[in-house]
Amino acid sequence: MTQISRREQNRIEREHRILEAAMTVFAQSGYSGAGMDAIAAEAGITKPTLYQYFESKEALFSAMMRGFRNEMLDVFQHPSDEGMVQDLYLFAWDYADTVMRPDMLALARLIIGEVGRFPEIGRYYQEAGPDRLLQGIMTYLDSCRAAGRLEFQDAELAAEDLWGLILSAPRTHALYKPDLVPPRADLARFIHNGLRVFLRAYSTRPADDLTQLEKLTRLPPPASTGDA
Amino acid sequence: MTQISRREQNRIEREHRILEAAMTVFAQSGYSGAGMDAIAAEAGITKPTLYQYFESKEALFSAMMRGFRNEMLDVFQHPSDEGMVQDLYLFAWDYADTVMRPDMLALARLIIGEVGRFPEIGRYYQEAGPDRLLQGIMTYLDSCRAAGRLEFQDAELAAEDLWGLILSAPRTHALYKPDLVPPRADLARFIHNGLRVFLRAYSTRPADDLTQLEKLTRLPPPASTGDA
DNA sequence: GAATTTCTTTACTTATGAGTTAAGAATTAT
DNA sequence: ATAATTCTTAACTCATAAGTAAAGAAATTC
Repeated sequence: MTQISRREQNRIEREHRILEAAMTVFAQSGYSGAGMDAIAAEAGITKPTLYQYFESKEALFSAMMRGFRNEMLDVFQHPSDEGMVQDLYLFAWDYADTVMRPDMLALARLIIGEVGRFPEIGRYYQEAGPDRLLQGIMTYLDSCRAAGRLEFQDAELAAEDLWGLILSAPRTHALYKPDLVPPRADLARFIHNGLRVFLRAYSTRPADDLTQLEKLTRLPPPASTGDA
Repeated sequence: MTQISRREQNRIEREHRILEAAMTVFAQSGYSGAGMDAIAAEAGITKPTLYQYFESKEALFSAMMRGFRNEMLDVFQHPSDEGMVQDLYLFAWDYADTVMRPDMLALARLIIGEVGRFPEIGRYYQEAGPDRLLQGIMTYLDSCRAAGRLEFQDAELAAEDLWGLILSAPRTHALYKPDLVPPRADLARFIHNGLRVFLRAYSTRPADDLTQLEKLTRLPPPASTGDA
């Protein structure tokens, strides 16, 4: 009954190991800088075995990129019962914890660095990650507007504002400083401020919302959703 | 009296040509992907001549990076007589026109992509570009606060908000899509919206300022400050 | 204007990395 | 257990790219 032979099982496991190794090495050295030997060594195999799995360096690179499909998927879509401010607050932390993960930053750096040579990967990543997330935020903000809790003309701009206020600064810094992992307290500073500004600009009852936000920011930040 | 011989003159010109060529090729292919032959060819010389000017690939790369010292320098520092809203509006366009220039984006992509291997270049660039600019914005915003025109606790956060609201979105998109130069109308959309949100959140007289901003945004955008 | 110096080039050396071939180890089926 | 098959490896080929040495062109000095 073992339709899945031990061999096949090993093959699959090894493929995962290869893709992880490829991620590590490509992120460290870039596409041209990464050697197939180095990737094989990182995966604990040798080069010809690697070619058994992927016919070329480019194929491996593409497969790896496509493998990293949106972990940052539907962070949130629908309003909860806890109210908008808490939704936004938890969302902000969730998003921050994902986007600021070292491996996510390394992936972003790699894509940005190689996008000149692999334009389709830039597009793919944009659509699978940021664009989908933006859609989620837009949907949520729209529902808040429908409920009379927010006021805006253009949902896309509002969503971009939210992201720009909360994460643009720490992420930009992090992209330029790979050695420096920003402490959680720094993130809190940007998240609290960003939400404050967003609510001041967009809320239909800013005073109430800001009071509630104050309460939330006095508590310790929510636990990180965990690493990959 | 020609202390500067023709030779020296040529040398200097050629060094410029080499650095420009290096920028072009490095930006296109990354550090590892760029060949010294390709750079030499781009500069209209051959490889050994190149080594007369720079002792190694790494030296050339570093020199080039250091050569691109902040063109985005003191975009603005002091309040003008035209009033805060116009200052901010002109500043936003000035900054956008600089930051969204294809060569600036290519440079940013290159640095982000190579920062894992050249951390000091990431730091240098951050300090020479973004950090200095942020200081300029902070100084200006502080003066507005002193004049009673803006209200905030933390000048750094306010400055980051301004940048995040205006340029985070178009720049992030542009970083991932090198083939797509964002049209000026798109920039206008983000700039107008960003300033609107910023003023709503930070101005001491939001109604007045938003009216004035409306007037400005009805005019055609200011002429681009020109290419490098 | 001829000699010296400096700069530029053609032609090399060496190393590293992508991709392959043939031999050896492990696994499945009888 | 043994034969057949499949997977893995050590050793190789070929191309490209970093860096160099010696020959040739150009400019400066006497």
